[in-house]
Amino acid sequence: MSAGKPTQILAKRLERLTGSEASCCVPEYQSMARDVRRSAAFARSLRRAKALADENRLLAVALLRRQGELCACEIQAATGLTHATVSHHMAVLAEADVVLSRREGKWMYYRLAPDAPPELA
Amino acid sequence: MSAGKPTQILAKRLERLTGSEASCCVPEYQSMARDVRRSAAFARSLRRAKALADENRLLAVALLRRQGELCACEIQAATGLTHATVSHHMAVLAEADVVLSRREGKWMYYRLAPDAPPELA
DNA sequence: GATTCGTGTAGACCGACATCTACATATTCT
DNA sequence: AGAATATGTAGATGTCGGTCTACACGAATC
Repeated sequence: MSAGKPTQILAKRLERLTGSEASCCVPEYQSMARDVRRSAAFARSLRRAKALADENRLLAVALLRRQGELCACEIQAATGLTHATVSHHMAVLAEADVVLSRREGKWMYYRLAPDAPPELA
Repeated sequence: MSAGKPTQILAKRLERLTGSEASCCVPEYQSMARDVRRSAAFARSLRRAKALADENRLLAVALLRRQGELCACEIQAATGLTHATVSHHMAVLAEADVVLSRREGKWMYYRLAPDAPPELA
């Protein structure tokens, strides 16, 4: 087949890919990447994704979505982890604004933040 | 203040927390957790969250959302990584159904999947 | 066909993080 | 006050994964 349209795209690429090394060029992409990395929205999204990227934390979020509110000991029973690990995980989720915490005497209650990620979990 | 409503909640909790050890009880939570862990939706969400939980991968997604489509060498230029690392990252994103890939001669083009996570990136 | 270029794959290295065992703190009950 | 319970904190350890170098493969060019 004739290389009709593709060549136009390739030619455009090759204009910018002047050198032999791929990383030598396209400074516009580097500046765009820098801007994205610096933005607050990017940092927030990254923190959220990291918070949800653990099986036990995602499980806690899923249970909270079903039950509405759970205390730390219930999450511990559900996950089968030690209380120390649960405390650590919930702190990560709270830091990422995924869950909110409420203290009531000895008990610590957790619930989903109002703007928690809609995507299942 | 009198402990009016809180005590009701606490009593309910204590009914289930029969033993001294926290992990000895509440089998209902354990079975619920087991069901969640086994569900396909949970596995899918976990894979997606893990795919987005890396700074460079999230950056690639953000750039794709702005530019529409990028070739591997452009992503390499933007991130400053080696081509091997870029290839690895894009494979992870594709495996999680976050991006789609298209081959055109030597070039590999990536774009966001139609049902990519709406949350920024 | 030989060479160059863009990309994928394999294996190794190393830093980040999930997890645990103590210990510490706060709260409730006797 | 003292004991028991629920949770947080600190430090140590083991594993996962991000990154690199080196090699392999397909495509385009001479």
